[in-house]
Amino acid sequence: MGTTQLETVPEPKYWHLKTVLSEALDSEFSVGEILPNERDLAARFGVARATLRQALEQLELEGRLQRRRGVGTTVAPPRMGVAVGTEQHVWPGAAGDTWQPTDCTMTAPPNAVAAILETAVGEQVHTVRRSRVSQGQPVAAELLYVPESSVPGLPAVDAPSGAARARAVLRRLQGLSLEGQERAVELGSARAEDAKELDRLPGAPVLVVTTRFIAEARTAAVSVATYRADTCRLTFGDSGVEIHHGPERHAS
Amino acid sequence: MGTTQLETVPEPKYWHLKTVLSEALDSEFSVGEILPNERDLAARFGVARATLRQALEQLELEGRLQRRRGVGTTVAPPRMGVAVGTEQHVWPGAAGDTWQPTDCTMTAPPNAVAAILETAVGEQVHTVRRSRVSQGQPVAAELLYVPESSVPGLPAVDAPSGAARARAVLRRLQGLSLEGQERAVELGSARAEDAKELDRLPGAPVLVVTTRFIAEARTAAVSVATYRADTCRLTFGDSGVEIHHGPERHAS
DNA sequence: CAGTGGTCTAGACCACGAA
DNA sequence: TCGTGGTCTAGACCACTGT
Repeated sequence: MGTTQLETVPEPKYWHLKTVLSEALDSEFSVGEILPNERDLAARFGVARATLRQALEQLELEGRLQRRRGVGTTVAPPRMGVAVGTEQHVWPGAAGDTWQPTDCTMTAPPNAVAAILETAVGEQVHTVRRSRVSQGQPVAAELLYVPESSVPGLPAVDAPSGAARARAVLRRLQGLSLEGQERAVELGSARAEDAKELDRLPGAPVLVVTTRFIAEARTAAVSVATYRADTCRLTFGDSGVEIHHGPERHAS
Repeated sequence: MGTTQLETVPEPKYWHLKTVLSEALDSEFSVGEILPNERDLAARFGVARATLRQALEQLELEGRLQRRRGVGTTVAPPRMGVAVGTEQHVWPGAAGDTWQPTDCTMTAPPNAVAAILETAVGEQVHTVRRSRVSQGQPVAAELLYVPESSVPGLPAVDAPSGAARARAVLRRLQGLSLEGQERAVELGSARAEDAKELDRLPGAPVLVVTTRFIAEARTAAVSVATYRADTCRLTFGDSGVEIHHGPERHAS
């Protein structure tokens, strides 16, 4: 037989392409550097643009690249570690909190949240919007659902909505004794609303962190926070110590 | 003006399609039910197959669908909650552990892991392979890196590799007093090796959980676990209580 | 072997950002 | 206005699974 090597498992082109690009990123590019545009890259590798894009999409998903319409594709910095859980339980808005309250209205939460809160479907609750910025970049958008029963007697007249009211709700929450909290992390895609705040396109991959706050043996509040999956590594440290990883890349 | 509504922001077709399909899944399909094939669906909605696939990909990413080559597209059950962290710190392999050790060899860990372990680049460490099954389905594959210094004097002769040796390494680890552990969660794509074990294609989205085990003020071991992002919701509860959510869907 | 999803092509047009 | 990435099309062939 003259066959040198019968490809037992033909590797998809985009997969091989991703590997090649990934290695090139490590060795030949610096953080922030812009890559050639997609049409040129595709031509250079002798593939269709769609195939090249499949490789780029994966690299972006892994946080290696950042693509912006109208601008270009740049080499992304290593993912930033974002502290999500600490050993001690604290209410949102407590001292040292990195979230910025932006608004507060009364809305009917999604059914999934209503189920956790044990409120009736369609029942309105205080809904605090907060956003989180790290290293000058928006990294997360949060909706905090607080049923009326957790913050009774909140004056409804002054500051019916807005950041001021958000802070008022958070202050009321501090008064309760927090007995525990439970978290879940899952993959999701950004709703149009969140995408805008995170400076991404709708459908961008996000890590959804659902937190249940327990006080007086009840679910006192539920937070649904969506983090940019491309730029964030969620840390759940006992201490504040960072886990460093990812290949070291040179600063430009 | 005769224009009824000038589309200020033309919604992409695949995005609209995703919404329509998502609602159909809630109301007209049961878990496990198979959808029409992609060519038929695309024709029915009057779009190209590539466009339809873009919508299906998103729904699969969100855990709503499951697609298998040669079989078809089925409606996925709600994501299963998988406990990842508990309040008390335990070594891997402790009682009640849901992981199954499958193998153990000496390998040089990836540079990122070597950095955490503070071992020299290229230095070989014990590498325990474990897999985790939940509800009859593989949900995670793990590589646990244990430097020689954490388990000194492990007999090298009997059982040089395999599950037996894996258990031996884990037993040795139990002897150390665990002082703390730190976790990080980020999005990744499955390496070919892990993909096979998770019954997915290479590049499938996974949640990568990196855990650093601390004993005697040192990093005694590092675990890198990759969870199927489509089927898993990682829970970090204080108690074992489940967070239920996701729209209720009917069993077939 | 038939039918499924996965990969790939070579185009086209659109939305956005910067100059 | 121009160049970028984002969307979309209408095909083709391949790899896998079941029968």
